[in-house]
Amino acid sequence: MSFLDTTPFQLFLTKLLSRSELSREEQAEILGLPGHPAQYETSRDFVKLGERVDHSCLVVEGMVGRFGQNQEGGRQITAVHVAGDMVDLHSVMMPEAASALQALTVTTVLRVPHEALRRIAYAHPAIGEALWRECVVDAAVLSEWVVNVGRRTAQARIAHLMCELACRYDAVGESDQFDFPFLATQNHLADMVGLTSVHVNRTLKELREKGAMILNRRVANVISWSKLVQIGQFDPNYLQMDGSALRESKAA
Amino acid sequence: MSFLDTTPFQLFLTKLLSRSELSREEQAEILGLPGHPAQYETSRDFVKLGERVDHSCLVVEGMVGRFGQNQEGGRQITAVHVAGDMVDLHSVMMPEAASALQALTVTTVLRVPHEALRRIAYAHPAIGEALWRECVVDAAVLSEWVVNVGRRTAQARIAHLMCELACRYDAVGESDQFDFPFLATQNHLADMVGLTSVHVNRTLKELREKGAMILNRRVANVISWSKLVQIGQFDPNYLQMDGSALRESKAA
DNA sequence: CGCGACTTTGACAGATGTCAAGGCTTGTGG
DNA sequence: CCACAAGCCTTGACATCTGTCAAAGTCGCG
Repeated sequence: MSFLDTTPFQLFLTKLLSRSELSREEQAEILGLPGHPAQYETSRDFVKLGERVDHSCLVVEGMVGRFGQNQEGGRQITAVHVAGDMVDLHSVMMPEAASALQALTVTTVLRVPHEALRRIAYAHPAIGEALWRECVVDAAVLSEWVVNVGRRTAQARIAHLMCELACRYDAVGESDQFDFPFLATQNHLADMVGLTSVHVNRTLKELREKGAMILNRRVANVISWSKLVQIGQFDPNYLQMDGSALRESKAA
Repeated sequence: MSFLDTTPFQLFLTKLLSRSELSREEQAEILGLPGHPAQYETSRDFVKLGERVDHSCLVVEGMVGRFGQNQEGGRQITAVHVAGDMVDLHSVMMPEAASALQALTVTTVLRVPHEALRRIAYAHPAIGEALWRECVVDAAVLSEWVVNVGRRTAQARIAHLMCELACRYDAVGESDQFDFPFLATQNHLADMVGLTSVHVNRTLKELREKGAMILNRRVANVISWSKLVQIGQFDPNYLQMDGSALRESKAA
C-alpha cells in the first residue's frame, strides 16, 4: 500500500485515539484496513436515498455533505465531512441510506468494506467501542446542528458552523487570526444552515464588516476568533476534542 | 423484580429485536438489567449540560426531551423519548452530557448503570451491536429533525413530527383516523420544531381546519393520516421500523 | 477572450416573531 | 361541591427577519 493510501487511515486513527484507547495491535488493525479509492466531481450525489451500501467512505481529500430534501427539492445538509472523517460509519449498522451523500467539491474517498469493519470490531471489542463512540460523537454534532438551525439568527448560525469547522480542522491555535479551507459554495453553506444563498451572502457581508471573518475563494479567513465565538455562541464541548472522553474511559 | 419493573425492559427488548437479532440468552441479559426507579415532576431538568452521568435512563412512563439552548435561553428540543426508549444510551460512550434532559410531563424512568450495559455489551458482541445500532437509529431521527427545522414550513414541521410520534407509538394501523398521547405543552412543541408557541398555536388551528389532526388535552387526534403524511412530507423509512434492518443483518 | 458558475446587490413579498390581553382547564383547599 | 389560582391556550395588531425575483458583476477555466 502506497504512502498516499495509508495517510488517510492514519488521520482516522489519530482521531479515534483522541477519544478512545487502542492497543498497538488494534491500531495496526485500523491502519491495515482495506480501502478502494474513488473520486467524485463537484456536486455529484454519490449515495442516493434508500440505496443499500456495503462500505463506508473515508474522506481523503475534499468535502462531503450528507443531506435530506423537502418535497420541493430544497436541500438541507445535515453533516459535513473533511479529510480523515469516515462519512457514513453509521452505515455499518444501518446499510440502507436514510440520507444521501454529495461531493461539495472534487473529492477523493477510500471505500472501506463494512465486512472488514465488522470483522475487526468483533475481533477487538475496544475497536468496536471506538467506532461506536465515533458514531455517538457524530450524533452530538448533529444535535448541535438542530439547535443551530432551530434557535439561532443567521449571523450566529454561520459563525457557529465556521467555529465548528475551524476546530475540526484543528486550525484554532494561540493566534486570534488564522485561515482554514472552506471548499463548498455559498449555496452549500446556505443548505448547511437552513438559509437562502442570497441571505447567506448578506450575512457574510455583515460578518466581514464586523471584523469577524472573511470567506473568499474557498478559504475562510478568521479575523477575530474571539468575536466569531461570541457571535456564534460557540462552546466546543460537544465536539469532544479536549481528550475528556479519553480520560474518563481510562478512569473506568 | 416486580411486574412493573420488568415491563419497561420488555418494551425496550421488543424495540431492539425489531432491528437486531439476539439469542435467548442475550435477550435474558437485557431483561435482567438492573434499574433504579426515579420520578421527575413536569419541567424538571434532571440532567444538566456538562454533567457527568454514570447511567442511562429508560423511560417507563411520561415523556423526556433532550435539548440545547441559545445564549438568550431559548430552548431547542433535539430529541423526544417515550415509554420503552432509552433516553441517553449514547452516554455509555460519552458520559459528559453534551445536551441536557428535561421531563416534559410527570415522568418515571429506570436508571440503568453504564457499567451493567458495558458488561453485557462486552460479554455478548451481538448485544453491543444492537445497542450501537440503537444509537445509529437515534442519529437518523436527529438527522431528519435537522431537515424538518431547516427546510420545512411551520405546517409541515408539526405534521412531520406528529407522523413520527404516531409511528413510534406504533399507533398507525389500517384506519385513517386514530389517537395517540401527546403529553407535552404547545410550548414544548414549539421548542421541538424551532417555532414560537404563538405560531404553533396558529398552525395547529390550520391543521385542524384542514381536517388533518386535532391536538387537545394532551391527546393527538389524527383525523386523516393520509392528509397528515402529505402535509408533513413524511416518509417513515428513516425510523427503520419495517424490519428491513433486521432482514439485512440476517442476510449478512 | 468568452462562457459558465458563482457572488453580490436592490426592491419587494411573505413567513414567523413579539407583545399584550383575555379565556379556558385543571387541580387544590375550604 | 364550589371558588380560586396557576398554568396553558387563543387571538389580534404590529414588527422583523428571511425569502423571492431579477439583474449585474466577478472569477476561473478552456
